[in-house]
Amino acid sequence: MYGLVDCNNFFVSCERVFDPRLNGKKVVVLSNNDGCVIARSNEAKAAGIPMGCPAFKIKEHTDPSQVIQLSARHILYRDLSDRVMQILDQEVVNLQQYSVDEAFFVLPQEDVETSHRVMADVVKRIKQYVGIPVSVGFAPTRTLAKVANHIAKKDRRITDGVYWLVRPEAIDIILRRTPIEDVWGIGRRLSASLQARGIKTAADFVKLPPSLVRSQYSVTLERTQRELMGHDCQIANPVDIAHKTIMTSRTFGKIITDRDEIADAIVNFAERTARQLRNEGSVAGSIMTYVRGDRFREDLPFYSNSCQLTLDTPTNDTMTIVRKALNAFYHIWREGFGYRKAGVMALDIEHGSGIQLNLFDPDDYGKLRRLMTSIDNINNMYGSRSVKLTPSLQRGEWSPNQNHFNTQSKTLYFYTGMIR
DNA sequence: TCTGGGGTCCTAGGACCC
DNA sequence: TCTGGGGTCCTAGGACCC
Repeated sequence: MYGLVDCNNFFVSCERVFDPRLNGKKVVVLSNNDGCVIARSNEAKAAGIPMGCPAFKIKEHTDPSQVIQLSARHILYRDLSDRVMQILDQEVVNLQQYSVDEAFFVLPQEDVETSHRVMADVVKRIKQYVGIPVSVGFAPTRTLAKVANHIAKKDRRITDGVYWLVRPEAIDIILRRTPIEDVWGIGRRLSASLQARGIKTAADFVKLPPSLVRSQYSVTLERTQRELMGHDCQIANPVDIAHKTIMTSRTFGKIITDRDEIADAIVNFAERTARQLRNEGSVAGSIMTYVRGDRFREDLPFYSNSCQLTLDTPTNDTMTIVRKALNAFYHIWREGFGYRKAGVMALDIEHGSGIQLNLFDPDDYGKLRRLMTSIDNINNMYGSRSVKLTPSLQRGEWSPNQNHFNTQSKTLYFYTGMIR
């Protein structure tokens, strides 16, 4: 039996923790460049604002003056997420965080009634101590637990925030009410294709012969189908495994044409990527840099390219990675284009406890490792870029636009000021 | 005027080998 | 006129997720 805990409207709920005036209002949190809607309050959902809606299109759905739009503060959200997960971890078995706002776990007791009581209590405590509303769904497979969680969230008054999807008859009824596009693992393309065959609900989908699903679609979709039928297919949990790639990328606040300006951004991205590698105890075997123009500007010539370079020795050393990333960038840089986005990606990642440098110089190896560790410690304590190895700007011309931070709440201001 | 960032897995097809 | 067959490895691209 799997449990799935999911924070409701997570980013909006985080903002509300620090500013109760947002309660009951149409609130959305915007993506990095204040570009698209990435979280919505129930009120905003009810007003018809879709997920991923570009901010300037909100007016197509509702009066934008009635919508509170906020720039995202991911550091704050991560911090509150950690607190939620800490409480959960004390109560459940085998907690596996799946994303910033959700986690799977295994049922603590076999006895359903006791478990329900325990979980309902956990839901209450998370609300009380962290301030975040969460919902819990239980089912025999992860895919069904997703469905159950959906119901827990929707019918909160009936469910206490906890819903069990266990009895075969109940599963059958619920699947008949679940539109095919709401199933975890079935996105826009697949649901369109399935609907064209007359498959409207999860129940319709389950009736298809699995062999047909496999041959005409994929093994992935067949697994989704089997999970809906109650057979645990152990869809690999990304949390179990270390990251295979690590990427840092940003859309610039405006179109950039200056090479050095973009190089500054690349340095910044490479530093972050290296730091994350060290935090995970990993080393990268190669580094890729990519740049691209503005895909929405049809009046400008579009250029997009990437370059992947292999490292002599897998490493997580900032200076080596910055050098490689810049090298790759100079390979793909073309004069005369406008650039809107760039990124640095670490690939061929393997486990490695430290910085591996030139084997001929064990002394320097030790020194450099201590230097990196010290810098990471200082930055973890005083903010992510207190100490830098490279002369990149704190906020370059390329920095994303974020003009909607909630400054109404003094507490929030103070709090994020400390942890940034 | 304004359109995110970070991941995963699977598959088809090409290169290459015997 | 005739143009193998089977295997592996790698990569690009598509689909999905939050």
